[in-house]
Amino acid sequence: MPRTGLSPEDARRRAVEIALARIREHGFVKLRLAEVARDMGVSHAALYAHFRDKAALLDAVTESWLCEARARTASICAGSAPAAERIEQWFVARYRIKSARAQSDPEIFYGFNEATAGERPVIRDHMRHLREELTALVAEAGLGGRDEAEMLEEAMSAFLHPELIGPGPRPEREAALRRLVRVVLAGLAAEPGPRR
Amino acid sequence: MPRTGLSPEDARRRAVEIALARIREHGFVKLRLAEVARDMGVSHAALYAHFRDKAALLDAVTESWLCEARARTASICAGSAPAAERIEQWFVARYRIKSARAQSDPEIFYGFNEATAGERPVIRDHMRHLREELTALVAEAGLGGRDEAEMLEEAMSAFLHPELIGPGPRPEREAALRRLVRVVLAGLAAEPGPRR
DNA sequence: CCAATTACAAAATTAGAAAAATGTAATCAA
DNA sequence: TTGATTACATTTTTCTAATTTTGTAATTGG
Repeated sequence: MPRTGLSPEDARRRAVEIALARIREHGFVKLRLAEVARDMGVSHAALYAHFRDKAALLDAVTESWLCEARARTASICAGSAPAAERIEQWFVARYRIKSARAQSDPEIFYGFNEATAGERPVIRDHMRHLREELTALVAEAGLGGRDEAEMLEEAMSAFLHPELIGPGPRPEREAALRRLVRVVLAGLAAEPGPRR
Repeated sequence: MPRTGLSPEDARRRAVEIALARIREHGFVKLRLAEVARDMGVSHAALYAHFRDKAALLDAVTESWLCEARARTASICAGSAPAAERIEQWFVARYRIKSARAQSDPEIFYGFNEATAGERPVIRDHMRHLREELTALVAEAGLGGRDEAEMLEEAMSAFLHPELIGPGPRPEREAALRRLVRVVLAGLAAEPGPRR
């Protein structure tokens, strides 16, 4: 049978592209493998050569989606500003990315957080990655370790949790977020007891 | 037609009782006015003499549900401990009530927060009430006013928002909550600038 | 070999009729 | 007068059959 002429990697990439475009237009739940396949010019069964199942394709979409976010927070971690300042920037970056997406691609953003909620490994890995970045920043700031990073993350839930974030970015929210980060950091610095 | 012999107030109370019991057993979404009416020994249409519509009955259930919570936080506000300590107690009390209910009556707890989410006046009033209590406590502690109370409330979302709270109460969560409250209060105290 | 295909089984979704529940009106009796 | 009734219109939910979609197997051709 006629090959597509695409390498396996390119075929995967193309499928993810097409899926993402379709999700943007028609929403997450209405994605049909047959449509993705048609747009690629193959039969729907051909997709199963590249993805174990539909969930695997969706995971690949998710991954591409998370990739940009990862790049942005990573560049902040690698910055040269004082650690406390980078923590603030780090949260602001996350807020901007997520709220902007909640605004521009609500279908994808909320779809995600319902359909693929928490328990998917791709998401868990991403969350673990974020936690590690924050833990490093907190340690660099001399304000603690894993526990303190977790506390900070929890304190910022109202600004970052998908249920609570709302479309944006909105300057007032961003200002409130910055203030809360500074307050929590100041509070941590003022805590009695040893610091690693 | 034969009267029930109940005063309007008693009839309302009884309807709320029965509705609450049925919701406990079969969940929020499956509540049927006809069943409530049958348990009261009247026709379903009779309920409309006491409640504008089904939503109004549900609101009355909600109100009875919120009543105990209100009493508990109020008694803490009226306490004699230092304001900062009462703020901690106040949040712990809210955590205990909500998490216990998420544990014991998940049907009601989550049903609520899906079915009647946010926009019902009963809920909004309750939230406003809580905000006022917290604002007063924050002011008493000399840590600010409305804005600072809102910041504190947002900081505690991870422990109190229905999406995030989870069943409980769990001692580790309670400890983390206490620590975060103290950290935020310390951070507020350390903030530069005037305080009302 | 291996990325495709077709054909098909199993699972999930949709559609639309049937049933049930909500809400209203006219009326009744304590 | 008012809290109730019955009867009925409207809206919502439920159920089931038809259809679509997903996933598998056997097969093919570059």
